[in-house]
Amino acid sequence: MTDFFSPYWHPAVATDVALFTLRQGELHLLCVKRRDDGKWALPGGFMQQGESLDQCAARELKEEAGIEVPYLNHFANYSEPDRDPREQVISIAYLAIHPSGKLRLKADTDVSDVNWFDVRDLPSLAFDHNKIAADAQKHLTGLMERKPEIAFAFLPASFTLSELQQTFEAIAGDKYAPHNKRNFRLWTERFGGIGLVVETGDLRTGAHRPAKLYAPNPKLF
Amino acid sequence: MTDFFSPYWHPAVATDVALFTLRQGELHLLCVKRRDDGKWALPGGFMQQGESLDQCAARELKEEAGIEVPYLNHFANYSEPDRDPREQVISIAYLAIHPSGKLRLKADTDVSDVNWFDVRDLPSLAFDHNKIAADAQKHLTGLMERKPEIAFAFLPASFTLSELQQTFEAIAGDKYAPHNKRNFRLWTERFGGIGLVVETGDLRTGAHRPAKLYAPNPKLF
DNA sequence: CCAAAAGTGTTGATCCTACACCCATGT
DNA sequence: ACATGGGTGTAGGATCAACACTTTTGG
Repeated sequence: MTDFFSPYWHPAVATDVALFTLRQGELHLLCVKRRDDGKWALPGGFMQQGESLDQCAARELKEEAGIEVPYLNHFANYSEPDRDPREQVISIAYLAIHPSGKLRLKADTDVSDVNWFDVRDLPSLAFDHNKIAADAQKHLTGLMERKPEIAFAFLPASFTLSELQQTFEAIAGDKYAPHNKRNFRLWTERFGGIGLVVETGDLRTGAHRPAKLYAPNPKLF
Repeated sequence: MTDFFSPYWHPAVATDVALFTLRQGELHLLCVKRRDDGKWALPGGFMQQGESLDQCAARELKEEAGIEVPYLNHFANYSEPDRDPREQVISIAYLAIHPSGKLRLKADTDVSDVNWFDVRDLPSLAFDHNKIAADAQKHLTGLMERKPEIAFAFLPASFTLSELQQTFEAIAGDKYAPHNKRNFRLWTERFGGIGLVVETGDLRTGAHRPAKLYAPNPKLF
């Protein structure tokens, strides 16, 4: 289909993805190194004809980092006319979550490197990507309090309650910490009147009492 | 600035605005009648070079309906390739609130009519605008529970507590209704540890005991 | 005096915070 | 036996739903 009728200006449209994961209990963000100018940036790229924005974001993540994620959702737009000095580019920003820091790095044609960075120590990113990353983290924190189920996206299919609690603490901060452990467990039991998690029946062993393994409560979905 | 470097496809980008107000205690949505095809639609239109998306949404609202609003924020994107049969158009959807149904109708070149519709009885709208409107209403309900301050955008500068409560009931449904009045008032007092509203000192008279007038608590902003 | 809407007191249930305590395993 | 993390009981305070009640105006 061609732009047969359009007397209107068409801007460039790109998706940018803030992909978070936990590594050693700390929140990390995925960045790619642009072959263009050698700068670190959020993964992402220009939209192609015939795809939706969601598809574009998923495609770019796959191309630039060889990665597919269980959570990928739009959270904000960035459209200031001068945010890209070359021409006006609308950035559709996505928040994504990956369960483990293990990813097979894959550099495609536009990208010479891929890496995780601790969110408290990000490099200087291209364009307004530092702001996008900060907004994404703030959005993630709010989402965590509103829809705690997304915590599961950070974890494997089964996990201990301590791991779940550490996930909440790493992202939503001390909200879930003060005299907890007891209270966190009570909260998961009461959650939604139905329980946030269910026991799998399996145990994880270690140099201490074995821990019960849990999975997301399927009745929540 | 011209698109000197862009080997990329550029889609058409438009903003669409779901503007809500209360009339006789019921939630209403603003629609415009397109001169093009005679269909009702959400107000909105194509982005112009040099403006941001926020500016575009505000401009279209002003042009098509002669209206400026206290609340106007992005809430979702719509980008399915076939949502507009003419060419692929990305719609950036905004949620807006206007305090009273009194607006000076203004038909510009693209629009032959403007009107409020009860949200429970919307006409068939152009493109996917019925879905956008439904999503906007759902978003509004959630926002109301998360950030009750936005209720003020539906009201004039001062109001009675009953009016405030009716606003919540119209939008968030029975959540604020069951045996309330007493409980609603207690909730506003406790809100944020500081109170949702402050007394203005004025009264509103009627065929009953006069009601105290209130204003948004300025300490909340 | 009565209709109508404004506005208040209070109780019992529920939820949450905080702290103290016990349990099962590997070394 | 002891270090380590897993896992529970419960008292006291805060919060909230529910119901019954009093107050002030206009007509």
